[in-house]
Amino acid sequence: MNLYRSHTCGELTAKNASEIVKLSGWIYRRRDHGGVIFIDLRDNYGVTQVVFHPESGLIDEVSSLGLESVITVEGTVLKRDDAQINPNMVTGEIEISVNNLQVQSNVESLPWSVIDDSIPEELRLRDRVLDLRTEGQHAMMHFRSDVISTMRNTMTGMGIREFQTPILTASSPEGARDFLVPSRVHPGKFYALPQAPQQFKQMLMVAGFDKYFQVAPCFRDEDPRADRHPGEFYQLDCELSFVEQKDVFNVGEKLMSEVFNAHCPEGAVIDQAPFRQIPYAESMLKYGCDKPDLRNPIEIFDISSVWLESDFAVFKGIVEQGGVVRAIPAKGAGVQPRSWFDKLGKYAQKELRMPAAPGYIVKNEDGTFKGPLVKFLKEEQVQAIFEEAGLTETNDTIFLVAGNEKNVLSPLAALRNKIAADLDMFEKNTFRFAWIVDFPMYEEEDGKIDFSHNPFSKPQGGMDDLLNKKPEDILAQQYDCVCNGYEIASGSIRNADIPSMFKAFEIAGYTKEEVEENFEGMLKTFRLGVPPHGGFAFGIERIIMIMKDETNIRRVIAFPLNGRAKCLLTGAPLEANETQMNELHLRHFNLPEVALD
RNA sequence: GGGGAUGUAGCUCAGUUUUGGUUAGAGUGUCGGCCUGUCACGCCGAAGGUCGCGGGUUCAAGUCCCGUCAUUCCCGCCA
Repeated sequence: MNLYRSHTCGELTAKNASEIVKLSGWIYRRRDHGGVIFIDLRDNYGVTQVVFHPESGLIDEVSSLGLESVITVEGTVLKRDDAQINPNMVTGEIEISVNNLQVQSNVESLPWSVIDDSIPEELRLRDRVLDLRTEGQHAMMHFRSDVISTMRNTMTGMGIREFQTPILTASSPEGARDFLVPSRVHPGKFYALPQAPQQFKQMLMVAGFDKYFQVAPCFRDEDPRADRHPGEFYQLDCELSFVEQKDVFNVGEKLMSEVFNAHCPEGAVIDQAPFRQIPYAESMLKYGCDKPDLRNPIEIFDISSVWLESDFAVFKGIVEQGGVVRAIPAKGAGVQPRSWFDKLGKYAQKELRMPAAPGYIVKNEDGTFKGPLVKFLKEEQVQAIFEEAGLTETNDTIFLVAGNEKNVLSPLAALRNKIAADLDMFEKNTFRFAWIVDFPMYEEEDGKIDFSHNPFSKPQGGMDDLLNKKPEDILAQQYDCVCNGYEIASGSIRNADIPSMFKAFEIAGYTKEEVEENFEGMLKTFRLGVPPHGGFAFGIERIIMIMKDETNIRRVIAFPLNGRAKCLLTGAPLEANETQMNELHLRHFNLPEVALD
């Protein structure tokens, strides 16, 4: 018998009655009846009730132990009387009558109770191990492990090998801010932590490995969001040689299907392969964003032109000056009280910072329409708008948003979701996937052309496009995978043609010399014979979040940083001491006082 | 860098607006006592407060004003 246990706390049943067993675990709960004491003993596998009777001579000792103390008990498995069986526990048919107790670790005081589910996040992060002991958080970490395991099995099952790539590497100019690591042996020089293994995985393709994947840590110095952990996160990163976009999609769809089918709750509706493909432009029109939540049935549509023939000067003027008017159909919203419309208007103005509350038109019982904008349109025009929206019933409603296209898209996207949420239109227990395809290669801001995504994506028309099209019109073989309103993956077919790579960077304002310098290693390898290749990277934490219906990414990370990128457990980031600073040839200057903490 | 929300006992929260006013309450946990069949055991009792911090107004501030800090959500940022 092992020194600490013969069984775990989750496995003993009536079958084991009268066996002599040894269990080890944490004191979860104690019920002290003076003469007899019950303890729920917990380990990774479950909870077992152990009983101390007066004859054991252990009553005083066990009642002095704090909750969460670690103990080892030895005793006899007793089948409980029928009246005492606890049907809520796997081990509820039995209990252990203890005759030997060994204290492994006594706890004198606890900052908070593991059973209490109302503890604020700040304390959960500070006392992280306690939080990880709670049932929900403990199960979450098991879940994460299982999901990653399925990912690995699925990838290797497709004949794709796992590789490791450097963590100490070179900074690359595009993208988020880098984390820099000062070099001791090269004074004044810095490594960068990889934002993704992008260049290395492409080099592995050049090296002829054909297929690659990695559970890859990625480091980006961005400000956090609820779905974005500051600093570091994991991607299921993949790259494939001699592939077209559809081959990459096949692999991604197989991966998602295996993971979601295996780990989503019973009865969940899961989109199966092949996933819908939505061109970027269509997604922006219908959903106002490039990561639509397709559980929401609402589709936005454009009704700009009708206002040119109307008397409503505001909308007419907006359209004449190149702006747009977009409509959000809201089936049955007319039954909502006036206060709902008012609240929605306030939400739009306050939270979405829209200059005015969205207008709306409601269909009346007698087939006429009401709403402040009705009088500016002919009845046939309103009728036509409702027909286009597929709205035919009394109280069906259309919301209108007008303005410069760039400014209205994100409010439209938010309103679409807000309306659907308020009206309970979201599909439940459902996972809707889509590939967003045909991303623009470039975007223009204040007259400056920049890459809108990955600079190594292949322009759809190759060199021809780069030479002959307006930059804003060039599409890339670039795609995202979205699920339930989250971007869960991004990828592209890469540009393996060196001349068009230079041309692509030139359009974004980079000289040949700059490109040579910044991507020296990759260019050097490309000149040694590069196969056509492409790939993707799925955000592992986000996928787990979605499957568990969590809204905060910290819930799926064992030791997360808080919302201000601090570790409340270790205190990181901390100051370096003088010796370290000297060795690294670093010196502070202009240090703002707040950063010292 | 900007905006919103929150901050009262170890923890969760009430009290803060309408109306500033004697000793700031409850639940839970902790500690002490009782209890031989509970399973979130029960009963009795006790301790526990810089009302985030600083300043101001006032005879008087948890409450009003200004500033600041912390946490969180959002915008910017995220090839």
